[in-house]
Amino acid sequence: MSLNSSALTQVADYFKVLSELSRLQVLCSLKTGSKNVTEIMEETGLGQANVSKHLKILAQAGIVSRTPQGVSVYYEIVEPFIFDLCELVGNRLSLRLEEQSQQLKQLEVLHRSTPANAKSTKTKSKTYA
Amino acid sequence: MSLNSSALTQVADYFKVLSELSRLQVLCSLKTGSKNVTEIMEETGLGQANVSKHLKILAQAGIVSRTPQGVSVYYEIVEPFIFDLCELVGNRLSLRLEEQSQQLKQLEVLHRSTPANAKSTKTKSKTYA
DNA sequence: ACAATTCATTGCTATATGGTAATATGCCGT
DNA sequence: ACGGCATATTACCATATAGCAATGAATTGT
Repeated sequence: MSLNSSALTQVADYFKVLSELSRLQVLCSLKTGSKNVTEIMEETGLGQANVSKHLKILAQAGIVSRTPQGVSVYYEIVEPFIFDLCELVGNRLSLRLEEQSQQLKQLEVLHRSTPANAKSTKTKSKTYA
Repeated sequence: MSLNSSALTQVADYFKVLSELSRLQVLCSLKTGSKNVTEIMEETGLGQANVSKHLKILAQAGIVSRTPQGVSVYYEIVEPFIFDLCELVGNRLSLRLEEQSQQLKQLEVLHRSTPANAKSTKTKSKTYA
């Protein structure tokens, strides 16, 4: 049977909110505390309309809160939880990179007999591309 | 200064892979173990080309492994890690729902004086939409 | 060798969405 | 009331991609 689709959809939507570089940048700029739109623009380098749009999406997702204050509007992270998520993924990715470089080293050791790869340990970190 | 953008991009890309309902369904169908494409199609109800495409994306993201076996190809989850991620998000979402229903209850209590909301506790779980 | 099966790929359409310029809205000081 | 600033919204374009039908490629059984 197909897994509980409505819950999965919500999870997918949540990931979708976090799947845009610009939105992650906005979130990172809010990591140090509440900021208004102009400050976010300056810190991220994104356009004003763009920032507003992303903030709206983040607010609708319940990730940031919106508090107008005079002529400007301050946004703040409601769920520090998301940084844990990002960190988890980041750790995973860097771990994977490590494993890959390990495997490459082992390959080099195995192929040390071939003359073309004689200066083995010199070409290590760039070889994965 | 703008946060380390290349790492953020990778995190965003990883989230993007997990931000599609179909792909999450595919992953869920693989939760019980290695399966070939036809089995995944049957369990998810997705079309063949579609499943193949999603599996390719998942494989490129390093989330599933691909092992041809005779005429069919078996896929398997490499990073059970992703289920932790999904569960974390799911927990967060349901927690949020709980909080919302709590707040609604409190609102009902506060407004108990208004005659229109007299039969308060009757309309509870559907009211959030 | 041939037919059948399984999977991958390609070409296509429809849709979603990020970015931006222009405009609208709301708030403040004068 | 008016002008200026901060934010939101709209309209638009460009791009990305999910889904599907059709085709291609590889493998197995007869």
